[in-house]
Amino acid sequence: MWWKRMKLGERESMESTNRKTTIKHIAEAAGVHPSTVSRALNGLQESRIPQETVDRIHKAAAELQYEPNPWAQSLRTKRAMMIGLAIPRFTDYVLAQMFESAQIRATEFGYDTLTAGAEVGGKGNAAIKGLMDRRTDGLILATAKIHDEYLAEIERSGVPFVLLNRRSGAYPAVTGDDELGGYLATRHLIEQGHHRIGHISGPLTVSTADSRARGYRRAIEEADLPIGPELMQEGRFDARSAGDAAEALLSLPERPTAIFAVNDISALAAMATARQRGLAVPEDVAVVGYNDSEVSSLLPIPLTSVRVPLLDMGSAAVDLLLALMNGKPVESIVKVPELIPRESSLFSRS
Amino acid sequence: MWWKRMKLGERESMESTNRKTTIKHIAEAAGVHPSTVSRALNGLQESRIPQETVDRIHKAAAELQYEPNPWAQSLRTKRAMMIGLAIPRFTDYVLAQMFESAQIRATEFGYDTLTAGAEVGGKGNAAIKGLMDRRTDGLILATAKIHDEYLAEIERSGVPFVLLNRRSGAYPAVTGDDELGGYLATRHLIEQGHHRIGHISGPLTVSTADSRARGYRRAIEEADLPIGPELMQEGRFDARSAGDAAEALLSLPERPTAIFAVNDISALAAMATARQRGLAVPEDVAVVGYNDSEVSSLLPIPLTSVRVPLLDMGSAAVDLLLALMNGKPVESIVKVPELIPRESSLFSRS
DNA sequence: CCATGGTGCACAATCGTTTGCGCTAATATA
DNA sequence: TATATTAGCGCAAACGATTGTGCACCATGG
Repeated sequence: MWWKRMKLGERESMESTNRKTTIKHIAEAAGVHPSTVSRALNGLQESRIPQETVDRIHKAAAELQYEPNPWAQSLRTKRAMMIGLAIPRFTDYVLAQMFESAQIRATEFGYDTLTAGAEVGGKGNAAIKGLMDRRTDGLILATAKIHDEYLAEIERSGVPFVLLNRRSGAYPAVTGDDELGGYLATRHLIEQGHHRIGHISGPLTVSTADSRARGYRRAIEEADLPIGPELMQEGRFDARSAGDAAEALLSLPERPTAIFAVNDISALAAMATARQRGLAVPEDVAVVGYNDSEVSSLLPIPLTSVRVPLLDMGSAAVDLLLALMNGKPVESIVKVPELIPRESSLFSRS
Repeated sequence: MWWKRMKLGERESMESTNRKTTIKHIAEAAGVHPSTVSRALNGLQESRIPQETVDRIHKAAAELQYEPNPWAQSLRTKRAMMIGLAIPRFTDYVLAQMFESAQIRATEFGYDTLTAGAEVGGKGNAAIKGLMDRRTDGLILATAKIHDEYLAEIERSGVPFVLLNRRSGAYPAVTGDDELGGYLATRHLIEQGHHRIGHISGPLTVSTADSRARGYRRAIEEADLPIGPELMQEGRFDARSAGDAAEALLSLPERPTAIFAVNDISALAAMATARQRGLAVPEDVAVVGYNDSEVSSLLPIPLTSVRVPLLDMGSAAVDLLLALMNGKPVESIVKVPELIPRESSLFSRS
């Protein structure tokens, strides 16, 4: 019942006999100098240590169950072997997906991932500040609301960073082609024969939302279809605001027959609103979402959605960051989205 | 265009004039010894330093933009101010929720969160090993598939840990009362007048799935209703297997009129399967899920589900761990679930 | 026999903090 | 006046690893 008895300090003292083995213990066991142990363990081919000695050292290390002390290593080498990931929320499907793949990728390269998130009340800077205080080797910033001035400040501090799912100036970034995604979604609805197509957007100050809206406009204008502020309702990526937006769209005198929503949650809300008003999907109103989240295909009426290669984006961000840290030249990466047609929009009017 | 030019090494050398300020610089600027700076900055009330000196030191620290070096601090104090969180997946709603709240809570106490996850191919041990190598101050283990022997090994290593959403032996754990949850869900269906109630379970080797199934049995037996292996189909928490399970249930000669699914995804799959077979929800078959995930309430037919206080669980795990690290006596925590009735099960047969 | 040159390793400094110990000077007590 | 006490702070040793420098030692070649 150790967890009922011991304080940190006590545990330490108890283990005073049982301490973690250090490089010095190995040196003693193998009859060499600590520095030799370090070189042998790190496989330095500079100072050629005879195989026999190397083996002896490895054996001693294994026997003593040596685990290098990362603090000492970092202090000396000035490398933490950690990258920081700033993410507003983890419960968001899109972000979680990118986070997970980034984490996996980082692990492949021996880097651990320190997360800072939950930018409660727009305190994203505090989160990033925290990561920098930890002296991570690099930063992946997926938070939408960083002031550009703050990015400049990070740049000045010399910590390599990349933006994820967000773009700003010429800073290296990994994003999806949201404009294209918006275009594809809208184009699809047009091809199904719709003439009045509404859009539930996200906050237009957020670049992803803005781009999708621009794609929507382009498709509409290209097809010479009606467009106007009443057909573009601004939401906040969440169900409640999207529900209101859908309400507004569906109660227009000239009701749209199709809705393109900025994300799947908003699309879901639109479908629910439609149902409440006695409108059938897709017969009365077709719906297209964005992100192709897990549930989209599982719904009783499966949701047409734009699939963004979120996993690719996460790992690409890590690759970009690592390149940056190695001083290689880097270019921002744009991932191409793809429309996944499903029942919610498959009712041809032509 | 720094990101096109500089390697890590070069950056360093460039900053050789511009180095991070250390405690020593402050000492020089304030005209005191480094040790005094340390004491002043850490607010040691032991050795009383006059306010005037403290102020001077703080001023110098601020001017030089001092940031303590966490590696040196950890090396010296043997505390990392980090806790490790082992989690199989981040894209899972339940886990993400717990993770996020844990992260927030940890931050409140000045701890950062190191994550290890993605136990690809059951390599959960590798993830945990990684966290231990990083020498985090404590561990929160939310991975389902740790062998108990490995837990014993962690215990032996002396690193404090708590289990999250999982129980094993007498180790401190934070869990939801899954048995009760399963009971509540089934009881609700019974009260709606159902007599033949099927269950789509998770893998019964996983404690949460097993507990929910036990709750189901208890409710059924208590009401003297039919029960049997054909009414309990085992899935794997995912849509595909749950779809198969639903298929099996709904094609029984004596078709159940209600289904309790082990999680919302499974419930969704069941609803979709029902719809494909031309069965209406809830008129022909009522469905209850588990976890009350975000989408549940947004569905065109909102899903009745068992709400588990996931956020509470995440932060409770941190609280438990911190208590443990401080040597306080701790007790495992069980959170009580609550049924949220919605349209998918609200069609009374009585 | 000495210069030359390579091995194989030890030495010691260093990274930036924290902290036990003890010194100095000022003040209080006898 | 002599001694005890205390405040204020400096000294130096850690913590555990990495790494530049250099010194023996041995072999080789002239």
